[in-house]
Amino acid sequence: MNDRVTLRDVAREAGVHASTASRALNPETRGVVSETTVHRVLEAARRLSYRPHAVARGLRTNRTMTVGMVVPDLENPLFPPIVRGVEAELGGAGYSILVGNTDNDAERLRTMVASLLAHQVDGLILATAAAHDDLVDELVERRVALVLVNRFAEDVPTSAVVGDDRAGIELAVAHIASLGHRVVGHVAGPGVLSTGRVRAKTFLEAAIRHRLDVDPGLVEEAGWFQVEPGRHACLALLDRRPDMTAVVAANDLLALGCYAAAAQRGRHVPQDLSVTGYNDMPFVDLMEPALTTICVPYREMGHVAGVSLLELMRRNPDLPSPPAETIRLTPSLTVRASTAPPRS
Amino acid sequence: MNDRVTLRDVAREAGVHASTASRALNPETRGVVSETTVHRVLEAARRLSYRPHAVARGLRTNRTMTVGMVVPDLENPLFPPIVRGVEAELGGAGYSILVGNTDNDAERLRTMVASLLAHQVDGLILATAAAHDDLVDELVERRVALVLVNRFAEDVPTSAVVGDDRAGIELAVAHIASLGHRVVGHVAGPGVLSTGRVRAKTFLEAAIRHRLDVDPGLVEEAGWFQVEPGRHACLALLDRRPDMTAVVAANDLLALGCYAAAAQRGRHVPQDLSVTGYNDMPFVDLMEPALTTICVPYREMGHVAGVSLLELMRRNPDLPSPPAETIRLTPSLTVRASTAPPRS
DNA sequence: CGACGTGCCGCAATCGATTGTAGCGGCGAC
DNA sequence: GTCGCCGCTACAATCGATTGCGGCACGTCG
Repeated sequence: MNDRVTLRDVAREAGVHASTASRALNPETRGVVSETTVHRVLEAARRLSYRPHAVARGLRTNRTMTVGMVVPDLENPLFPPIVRGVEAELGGAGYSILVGNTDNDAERLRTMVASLLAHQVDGLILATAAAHDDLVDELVERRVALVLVNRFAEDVPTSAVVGDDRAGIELAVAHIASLGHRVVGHVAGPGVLSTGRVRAKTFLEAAIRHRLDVDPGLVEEAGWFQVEPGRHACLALLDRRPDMTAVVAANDLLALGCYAAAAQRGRHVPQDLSVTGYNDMPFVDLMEPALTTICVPYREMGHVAGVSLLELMRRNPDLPSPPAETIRLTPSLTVRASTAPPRS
Repeated sequence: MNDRVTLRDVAREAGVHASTASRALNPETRGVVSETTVHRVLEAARRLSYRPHAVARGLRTNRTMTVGMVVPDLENPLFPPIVRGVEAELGGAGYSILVGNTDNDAERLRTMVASLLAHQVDGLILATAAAHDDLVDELVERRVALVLVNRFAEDVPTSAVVGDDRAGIELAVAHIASLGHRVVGHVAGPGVLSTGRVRAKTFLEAAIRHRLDVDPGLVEEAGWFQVEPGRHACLALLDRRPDMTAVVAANDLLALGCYAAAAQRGRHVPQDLSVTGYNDMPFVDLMEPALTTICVPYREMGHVAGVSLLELMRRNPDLPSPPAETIRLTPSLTVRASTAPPRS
């Protein structure tokens, strides 16, 4: 069992002291060791197939080359691309990623973050932050290198990478308006989530700007970002305003709920009702009809978050306050088959 | 910055030696410390809000309470449920999960595993193993606690948790046969993947057993588990055997390719062509028509893999050879709208 | 010829927690 | 009365790598 090759073994094999071997192995400090010695050490390490012991290194250097990432639900297709982007960026820089799944449970989030910090992660990426979150406060207080992704905290200055929801909804409304629609509904997401609120608010603003029919009855909030609530909400809209010719949904699943509602009321998408989604989830291009939706660059979001975190970790932690910028990634519109000019 | 509270601080606060504090804090060894001392130490730890230093502990105990998990592609909807299952199971036991994404790149896989081992993970779960894999050999050789998931290695004895592909295909063929189909095609997955091969082989066996028309022309291999290759393969089948009334696809994406192919040849699913998929990916129930498919319990796969790994890690590594069992989870058939009796 | 600098390397401390062993006081048994 | 044991705690080694500091040898310059 004790076949582990340590630095001392390498040093002995190379006929030098362990400290010298350490310096020879580390590109940073390699300069202070003579070239021939470096060569001898490298050779010895290769012969013994030496593998550095990251834990021991971490204890001494206080840097573990690991970062923690917490998401609410990995099975929500939103998050895998983000994780992947983060992983690609940080993995390239030599970091490994510890991931956790909270199931939207604040308690699990706390224990998870505690565990990650106990493991001495060098940084943290949270995709779980609520708008006001004591945990985030605390982490900032403790000067943990922290980046929020997809959501952001409103009170505390933190680096965050999010999609520009305002721009996205604006794109959707502009598209619908340009097709000639005037009576346009909005199936809103739950008001407890920042995404739900921001998109609803922006919808109203954009509706005004595009001179659509502005009527509180044309907005219906779905209780959750799922198909079934979306169907219900859309039914309510259709029944209140039978003259409605288009719906901007706050999310793809809600949009698919609108498909169901339209079918239920005997209306065809897009001839009788245009529908737009949000997120461009996988496979919505294979739906019947293929969904016109807002494409958010989630993968890039992960990349950018990774870059930000690298930046933060590089910075000396007890130097001037960090800039804490919120980066908004601009989404794009993907027009497919679920939108068309109104029939009349 | 050096506000970290160490065990010695707690010990000093409680008026005992660090070793005593350590024993008092650890439930395992708490028995050897007097009750009053335990209380004093716990109290002191609470007052100072002491957080154990997992890295230091790991160095001493050789157990980091972390496990590595490597998947080929997190964006493939197959894998998130598995990761989640693993995370739930091992997280409950106090472990954290280091995840890596290989993009199906063998080289990345190697460096990733090397990195994980350098971080002294206590165990490893691989969802990336090819049928014959030197890496797996090497890991077994080095007595790493290892569980394969979703795929398995054929030559080396390793614990593995997989779906029972034979049972799944059998279910699909039985369903199709019971509807009365006799001329049934198979869009096979790539032969380089064990899943592709096994499913194709089983399809033939099941076809014989159910007295279907057995004709090599009724099997067409798709180059990759994607929609487009599926479409091509299905077109080939339709053109070779216009009398074909049903297709068993080796995968949901291939099945969606079959939808496209059928549409292209002016045939309606399911009236003119029944189609079954495999995996029950998210949202295939929302397709038009909703896909009849084989549901594989991926989340449970993760759970079981986690349990197996816990078992392996508990075991003393240099004791008798491990059992190395392959656990097959039985899939189920979900009948939706893409299958129907043949028209004639 | 001696002082000093420079290039390389070894020594030992250190990171924070765990653990084998030794020590210490008190009690019971012979 | 003494020995041994028991319950509890302290000491110190240890895990493996990193790093400040000091020292040695050699070369250069005054």
